[in-house]
Amino acid sequence: MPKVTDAHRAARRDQILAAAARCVAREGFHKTTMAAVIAEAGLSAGAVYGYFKSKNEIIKAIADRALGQAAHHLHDLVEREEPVHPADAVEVFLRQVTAPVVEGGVELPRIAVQAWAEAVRDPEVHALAREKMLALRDALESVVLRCRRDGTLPADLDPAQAAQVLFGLLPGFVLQRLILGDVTPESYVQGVRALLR
Amino acid sequence: MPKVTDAHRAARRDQILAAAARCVAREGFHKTTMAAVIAEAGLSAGAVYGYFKSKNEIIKAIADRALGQAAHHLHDLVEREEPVHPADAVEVFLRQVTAPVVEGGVELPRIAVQAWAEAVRDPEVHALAREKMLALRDALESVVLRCRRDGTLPADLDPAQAAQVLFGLLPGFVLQRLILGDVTPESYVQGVRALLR
Amino acid sequence: MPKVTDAHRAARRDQILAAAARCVAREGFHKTTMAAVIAEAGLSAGAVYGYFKSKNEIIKAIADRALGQAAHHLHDLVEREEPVHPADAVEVFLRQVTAPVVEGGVELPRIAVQAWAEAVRDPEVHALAREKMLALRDALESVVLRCRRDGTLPADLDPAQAAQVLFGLLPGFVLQRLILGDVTPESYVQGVRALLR
Amino acid sequence: MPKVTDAHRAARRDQILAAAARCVAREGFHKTTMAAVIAEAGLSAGAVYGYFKSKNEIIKAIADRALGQAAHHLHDLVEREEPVHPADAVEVFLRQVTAPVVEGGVELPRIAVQAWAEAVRDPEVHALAREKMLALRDALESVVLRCRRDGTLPADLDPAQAAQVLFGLLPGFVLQRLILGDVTPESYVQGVRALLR
DNA sequence: TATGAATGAGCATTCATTCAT
DNA sequence: GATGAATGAATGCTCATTCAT
Repeated sequence: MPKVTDAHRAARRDQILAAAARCVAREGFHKTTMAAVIAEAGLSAGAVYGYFKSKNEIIKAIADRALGQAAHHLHDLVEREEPVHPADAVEVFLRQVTAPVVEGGVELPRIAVQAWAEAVRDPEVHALAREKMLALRDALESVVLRCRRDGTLPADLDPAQAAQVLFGLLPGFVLQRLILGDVTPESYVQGVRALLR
Repeated sequence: MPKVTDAHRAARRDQILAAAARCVAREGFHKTTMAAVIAEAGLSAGAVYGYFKSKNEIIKAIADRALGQAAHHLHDLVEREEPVHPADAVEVFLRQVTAPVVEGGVELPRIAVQAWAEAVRDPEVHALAREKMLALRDALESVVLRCRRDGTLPADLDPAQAAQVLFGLLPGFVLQRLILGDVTPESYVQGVRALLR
Repeated sequence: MPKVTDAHRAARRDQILAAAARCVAREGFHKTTMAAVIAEAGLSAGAVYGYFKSKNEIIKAIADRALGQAAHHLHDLVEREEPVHPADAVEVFLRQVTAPVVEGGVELPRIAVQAWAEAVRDPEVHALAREKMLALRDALESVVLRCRRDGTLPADLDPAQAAQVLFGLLPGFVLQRLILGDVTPESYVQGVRALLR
Repeated sequence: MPKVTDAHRAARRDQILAAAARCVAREGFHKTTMAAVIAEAGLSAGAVYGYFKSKNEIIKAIADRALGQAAHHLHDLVEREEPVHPADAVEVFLRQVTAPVVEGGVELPRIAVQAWAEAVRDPEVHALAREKMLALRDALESVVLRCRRDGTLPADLDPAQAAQVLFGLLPGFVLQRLILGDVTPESYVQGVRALLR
């Protein structure tokens, strides 16, 4: 019965990653101990090491999820037939990212910030972050291209530069939300709409 | 060699912080060991602990510097008589932050990213980050207010929201620069100018 | 080797305490290093810290044992029906305390002296020593009371004062034995009998 | 002017020992740091090391003083012409030892307890303690001998054994005073007189 | 297969002592 | 002589990982 076993394995992995994500949101990657993850998951050390071969592997899996979630939801927009204004794309992202509770009980942005820090120093997380960020920025570039084609944006706008800037708005929102606590998707999108040409 | 001057003490503190900053840029706060800092500074353990009473105190000092530098240089702009366009303010920041080598041989943005991650979980670093980020955002709000007064920006623009967005552009630049490596102050500012109303 | 029995856990704790006691008898509380205890116990650092959460906890446990043993054996005397002369009570204590080898291969008095020194400066050990010393002195007071009732001791003798003095004889024996080395339970008890009314 | 210099040297040594004694009374020998002694003495590290060549030498000097003081004052009694009852000798000791403040602001018994603990493990302090304790016990034996000669004590009393017991009363008083806090010279001496033949 | 006790290298920090000034 | 900054070995403790049961 390999299918049942595989499903079981996947469920266990999720259980462990969700537990680890809660720890990481609380303590960051490096202050999170395997003992804490093990306790949070309600499993034994041996069990956890049966599903992940090291703490590092868990960290990478968590970073992957936290960084990938955002890009994932922007794809829907890109797939649509009708054009979407860049500010709407930004809004989709912001709403996604502030959804009350996601992914095992933690807001992902908190983990994303840890992942950024790790990406700066660990080549493997760097590669992973790079891939996810490029995917997200490419999605934004598609949006820009379409708007340019239908005249919503001027023809002389460099789509790559515009995508840099649009993408660049997102980490700043996350950071202000987590550290200053006074930004909402509404206030931020209003500001964006007011400033964008 | 007793009775050292205050200048000497300050120089030694700088020497230690610069060494620690290099380590942190390489390894992050938590993977940086005191042994590494000590070796990098070319001092002994006891000497370092004569200037800072714990690793934590060193981390706070570094985070403080890395987060504070940017706000510091934006003040010049705010002090000026003539109005400055928001995009110019952003440009000043970007150039500052990409200055080839600063502060003991490390680019500060690399440390700022570590500081963000730490601010999310350590209340003291949080307070520190909050203070510095508010100062920077306030400076941007001043710029917006002046532009609104002289008509460069429309009167119905909410200055607080605009400042959120302008400030929000900055972390995204830093992150794209460190992780994707394909943004320059020039490309980013061009994008900003093209999109801003 | 998981799921160890409680008996096994208790045995391990004893093994560690016995090893630590040997170290303390040799070096005192503060010159005893955890490395020495660990080596003496034949375990690893992690194993020892699995049973005791700090060196301090080990010290307290050892002090507790060393100070408590004596009082424990005097209780037998107090429980007896027939009256016991104070000198006999003192003799029981002295024999107990000079029993060739006890408690993991160390004579407890050697540790008791360390515990006295610690009790003078550490509030927790102080509380512990206080409790054990009071129990022992109370036992001696019971002995005095019974002797007074049956006429072995005069009716005008203050039992509290007598207990202070009888208790007071004990540390002096221990100290002379450890430092001068020329007292035996026999010589000391003979002296006590000769001097007591 | 060597005489002035010598007096100055002696005064400085006293200043250092008094400071160290205060530290030791507070923290014990091993928790007392040279930094604490140096600060308490109001001198510099170099200065202190000009008068004592190591912490160990200071410890021994302090132990020596604390253990010697008692024997010193019992000598007066022994020198007298007229016989002294043993209980009086004990009383002299107790009063001495509870004199409100002695020797640089510390009660010596507190230090004596530390010295006992050290004597059990350090051969040099052991030798020192042995010498002082023997001197004190010998003084008590002289008292016993004289009392035996003039009939105050019975002729068949073994003076050595009696001295062991009389000496043995003293540490017990010190310990009860420091740890239980409910003995006074008066109560203790009354008990001794009531019990002694 | 699952358990969790055991491992031991690694870490931050202390402190007696020295010696250049 | 006096100073106190500097030294660096040593300490108590942690934690990712293993493996006997």
